[in-house]
Amino acid sequence: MSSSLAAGSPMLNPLYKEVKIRLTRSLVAGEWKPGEAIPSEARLAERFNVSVGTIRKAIDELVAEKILVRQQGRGTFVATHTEDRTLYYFFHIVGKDGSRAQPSHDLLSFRRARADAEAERALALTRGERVLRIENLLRLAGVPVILDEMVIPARLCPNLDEAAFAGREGTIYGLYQARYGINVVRISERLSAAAAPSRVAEVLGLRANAPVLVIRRVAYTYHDAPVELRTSWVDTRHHEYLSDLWKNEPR
Amino acid sequence: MSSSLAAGSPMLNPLYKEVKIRLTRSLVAGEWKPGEAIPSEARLAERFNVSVGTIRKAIDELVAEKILVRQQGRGTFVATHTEDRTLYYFFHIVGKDGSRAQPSHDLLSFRRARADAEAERALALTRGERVLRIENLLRLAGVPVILDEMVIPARLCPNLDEAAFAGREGTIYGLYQARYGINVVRISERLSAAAAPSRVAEVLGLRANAPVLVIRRVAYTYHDAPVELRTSWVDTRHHEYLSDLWKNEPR
DNA sequence: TTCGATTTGTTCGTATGTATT
DNA sequence: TAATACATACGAACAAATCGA
Repeated sequence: MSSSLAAGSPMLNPLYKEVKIRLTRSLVAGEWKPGEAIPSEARLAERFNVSVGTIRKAIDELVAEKILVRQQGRGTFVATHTEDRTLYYFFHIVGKDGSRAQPSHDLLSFRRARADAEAERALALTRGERVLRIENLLRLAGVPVILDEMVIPARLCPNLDEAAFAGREGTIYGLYQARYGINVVRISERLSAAAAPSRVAEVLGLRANAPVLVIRRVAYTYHDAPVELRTSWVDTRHHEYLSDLWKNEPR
Repeated sequence: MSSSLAAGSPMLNPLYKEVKIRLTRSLVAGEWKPGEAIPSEARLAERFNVSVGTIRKAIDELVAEKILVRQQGRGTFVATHTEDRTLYYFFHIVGKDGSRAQPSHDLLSFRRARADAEAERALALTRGERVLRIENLLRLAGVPVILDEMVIPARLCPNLDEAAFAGREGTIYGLYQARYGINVVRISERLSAAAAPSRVAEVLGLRANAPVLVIRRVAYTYHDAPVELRTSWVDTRHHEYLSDLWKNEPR
């Protein structure tokens, strides 16, 4: 049997979809790590025994999903969570005046626990699976604006302790990526309004029961595998959540 | 001078971008109306004097922006606001149980007024320009969930009266599209939490000052020209706002 | 029902332009 | 400068879906 994609077997998918799947498999396997270049289109065409055009079409989709990044003259790279480009893709809170500051983080608590029902459902965990529960306060221009409560399956980040978490450089997803090879490539968020619980109100400097924006986010890696459940409580007196389908990318 | 795009002149843009611009111009001019098919790729290639591949690449982008819709064997069509596909793209409120009902509408008020400062800014209006102000109550499964306040420049929809608005078939964007040729192709939304003003609380059946989700939406047509400012007040006790970058389209 | 024309979808190949190193 | 890599553009062939004769 040759390794050719075009070989005899009846293909359910178009060739470029198969190529995309095999590229994703290599990504999952860590053959090319975040920040690294994948092989050139010509080399991939040889390897998969397809034309360059087919490779390009597969890569096109991965680029559209922000899993890969192309740079003319340099190569095609695995996207990282260290670039402003991807930062804006995952962080949606902006000032009502339009300002887009990067937040500073304060770790409030870091503990190991068992998953509750909500986390089990959202993260497809086994009953009572061990998780990390992390509370993080985000400040914008020095002012507390967001309280984050994160739940991560403990098996995904062995040996992660409070010091390592607090001492990370860059974003939390950058930490998952650099230290555990967990590459968050997509998020799904559900937003609602609620009265601030007393703890939230206290931390954010609000009166109890003040209205806050609640964001329940599930972060996914390749193949839509969930890796993190995050609840954010946002003080929207001076900031808001920006949902701009398009406009990000230059057209 | 030939009409060829490829003709000698130094090209600032790639050819397919020029083609895209010219296609968009024809769309704006109403050469092909929503629901109609545009000419086949082969015919467009002749018309613009470029290869089919170049036409395809231009159309690819317009399809990604949901301005055009391709159907193998049939043709390429101007997107309409009557299809479920586009409906989900513009309507983001879902049940907390995951249900995705289509809302029913009750027109609460319809009046002519002058733009306030906020509308002037968002819609790039001249000072005190005439606008329509429309209040609409949306029910999901019969229960009032969303109060919409819309502001539209009066010049965009001449002769639109309360009866015509209330008697429309389909969505509001469908009305703009069918009756005025105004094709909403993109929206930008900013979300925050607030205490329900008394009128909002009354209409939605909430107690005064209950937390509600506030959505400020600007709807744009071609060339990012704003056409509508909409403020939505959402009761999020049983529903929430879904922001799922990706996942809509099958991957 | 079948067949043929039309249209988009996929795949291949080639040539040339442009950015990077 | 030369080599490499992605970007653009062209053309050709066949597959798959659609539609009407």
